[in-house]
Amino acid sequence: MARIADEKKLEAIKAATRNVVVKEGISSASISRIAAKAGVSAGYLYRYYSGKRELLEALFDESLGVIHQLLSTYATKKSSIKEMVTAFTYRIFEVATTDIETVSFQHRLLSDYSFEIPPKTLQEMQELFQGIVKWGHETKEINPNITAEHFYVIAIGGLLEFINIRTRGFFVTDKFTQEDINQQIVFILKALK
Amino acid sequence: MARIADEKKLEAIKAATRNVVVKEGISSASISRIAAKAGVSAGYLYRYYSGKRELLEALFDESLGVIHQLLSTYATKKSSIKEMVTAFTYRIFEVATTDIETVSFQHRLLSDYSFEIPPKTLQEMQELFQGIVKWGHETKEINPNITAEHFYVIAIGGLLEFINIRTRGFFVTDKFTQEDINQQIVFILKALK
Amino acid sequence: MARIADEKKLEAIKAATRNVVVKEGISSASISRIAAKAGVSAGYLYRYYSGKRELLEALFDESLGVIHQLLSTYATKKSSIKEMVTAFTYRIFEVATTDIETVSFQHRLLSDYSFEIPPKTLQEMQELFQGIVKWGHETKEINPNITAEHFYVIAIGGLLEFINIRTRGFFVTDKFTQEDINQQIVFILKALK
Amino acid sequence: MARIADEKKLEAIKAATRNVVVKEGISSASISRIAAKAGVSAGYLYRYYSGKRELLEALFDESLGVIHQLLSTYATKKSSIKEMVTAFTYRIFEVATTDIETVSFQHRLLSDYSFEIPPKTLQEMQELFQGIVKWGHETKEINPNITAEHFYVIAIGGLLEFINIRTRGFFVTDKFTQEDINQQIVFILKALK
DNA sequence: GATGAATGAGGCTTCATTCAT
DNA sequence: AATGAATGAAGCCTCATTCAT
Repeated sequence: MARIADEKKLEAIKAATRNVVVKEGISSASISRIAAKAGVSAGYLYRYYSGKRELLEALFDESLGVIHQLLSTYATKKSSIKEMVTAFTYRIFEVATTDIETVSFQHRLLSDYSFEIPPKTLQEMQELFQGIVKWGHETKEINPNITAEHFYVIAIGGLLEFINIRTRGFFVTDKFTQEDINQQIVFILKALK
Repeated sequence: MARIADEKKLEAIKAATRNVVVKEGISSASISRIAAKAGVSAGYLYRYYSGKRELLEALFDESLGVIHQLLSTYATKKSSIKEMVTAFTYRIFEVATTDIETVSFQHRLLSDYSFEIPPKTLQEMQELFQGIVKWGHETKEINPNITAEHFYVIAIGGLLEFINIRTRGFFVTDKFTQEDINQQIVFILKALK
Repeated sequence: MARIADEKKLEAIKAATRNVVVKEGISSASISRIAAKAGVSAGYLYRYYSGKRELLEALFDESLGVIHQLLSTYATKKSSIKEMVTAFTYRIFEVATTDIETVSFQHRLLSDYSFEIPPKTLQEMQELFQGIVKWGHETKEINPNITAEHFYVIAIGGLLEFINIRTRGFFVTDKFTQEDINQQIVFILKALK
Repeated sequence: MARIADEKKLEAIKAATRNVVVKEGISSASISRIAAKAGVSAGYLYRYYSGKRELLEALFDESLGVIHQLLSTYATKKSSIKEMVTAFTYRIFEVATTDIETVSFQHRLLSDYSFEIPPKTLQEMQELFQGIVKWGHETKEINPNITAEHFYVIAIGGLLEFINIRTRGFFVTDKFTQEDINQQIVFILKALK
């Protein structure tokens, strides 16, 4: 019983953290505002995380995990790089549309140099990308010159960057359209080939 | 006499700011640490800038100004998008090699949500990119589907992101090679076509 | 339990504020010295007041409220200006004897240019004085030439000024005597007539 | 030659100090703004005064000296308390009209408890007031109950307080009128009798 | 003599973190 | 278990004061 209440509170804390971080920025987001938004006391947070930094790192890692999970699922289920990229990109835009906070949160932490990706997570990501690229090399869908690093920059970095730029309204303030998604997929596939 | 000392200190402040911002992130970067790194007292900063925000904005404008300057120069001097992209990319890698902090700083500010790009700067960039894209449409070097927004994400965002990823050693810890540069140029041109 | 401690601390903060403001002046009074005097940490003050300005305004309003309250009560209960002035003056001296800081604090804020009286408070005082003066005009106890402004200067300003001068020992360092009180009442009534 | 330039600068410093203090308040008035207003460098001030505090104290003392001077002149030249009070009050209002800063400056420092009147000045004032009161007692123009302390509160304190209240626009925002002056003289004489 | 560059103490305020309840 | 009162370090900024020029 208590477990379930705890789970709910923890989930509320995570959601509140993403929300407040996206709204106020990493260092302006205060524990007390996060706690208030989550409906728990500030002290309660320390039951799960030893501090603000750890809270953010844990969420960041979780976020990366989601990407890893998605890609690796699609890599297994889909029969070509094209299909995988398409499914993945669609999914990311879907999340960006319904829950921009999750994507923004990820992009924020990813581009904040003071947040290191935990070694284990990093290694998993590297292995995943290497696997994908190797697969792409075999099916000739990915140019032999392209490495895991390139794949990351093109397929993940570029995508998040586009979403970021659009969200901040640098050039355009519209919502994402079908056209936008297709365009991104085209870019990615073009760049990979 | 005083002038020279002033110039040197101002330069030290700018360098320290770039350094600390790159290392700690925009909002974690504190005036006192910047001043310490620059070898001046905290109060001294206020002789040049009226506050933290102004310091960052000024440096950012200066930074973006370099990119703007480069691109607009190459856009004028070169006779094709290809040549322009090539020259620009070479130049950026050159800067990244000799003075990585300048490039990292740019990437930081461009991707940090807590920093609002000064409207005037933003507009200038928009106009520049629109001009380039229009040119590319006319010469058929840039696909009609591609907008200024896409151009930015591909040619600036992607480039800086690659440099960022490499610098942080996510996948590889090597220096930039001739191969890396060429690869980036190929990506950009592929994506634009 | 917590409530009682809170009340005590809040009271200590108020007393410390009055004390420090009286001793150092409004703008020299620092939050850190007030907090130290109150025996709490500087940050703790912000639990009750959102800043230095608000702290002072709240205390000032409270202070002026006492004067307003007194005068308006006596204006209602007493049957002549003379009785009202007498009762009020006695009361103020009584407070000055038992708790000089409260009176000094009032004098401070009323005569300190750096402090803006909150508009609402000011208006209430104006209305009260206008009412009293009107009443006095009707009963012929107050000369028709006398306005609310004069009344304030004579009955409040002069009184507080006397207490101030005595307290600072400019001429005399004695305590207040019955004689002093009567003398002030005489002055006020003479000046009003 | 140098002497004259010095004198002018010193005078400029004093005027600037009064001006800035009245405009910004005692502790907000900064040496650098005072110096700028006076057209000298900040460091130059320290040639005459050992610090901000001393500068203010000296000017304060000088201010009091002017009052002392005025009153003592009128006390000698005029043949009754009434004439003296009248002349003095007119003069103060005159100054308040042409150069409100001087009067406001005086009132500010006088009501700032952190500024002590220098013992010597204090004693001179006391003696002056005692002399005047004694004189008034003899001519029966001043009630025997009235002491030097009362005289100060009534004739100086009340006057400055009125000017202060009017200047700050508590009740009225008009300029001073002939009527105002006469009214104050009446109050003073009534209260003294 | 005069300047103003430079410092550093101190002011206000916010907040992560601790701990008594 | 949960809270939130309380602290104190740290952030930004201003300014009196000093001193090399």
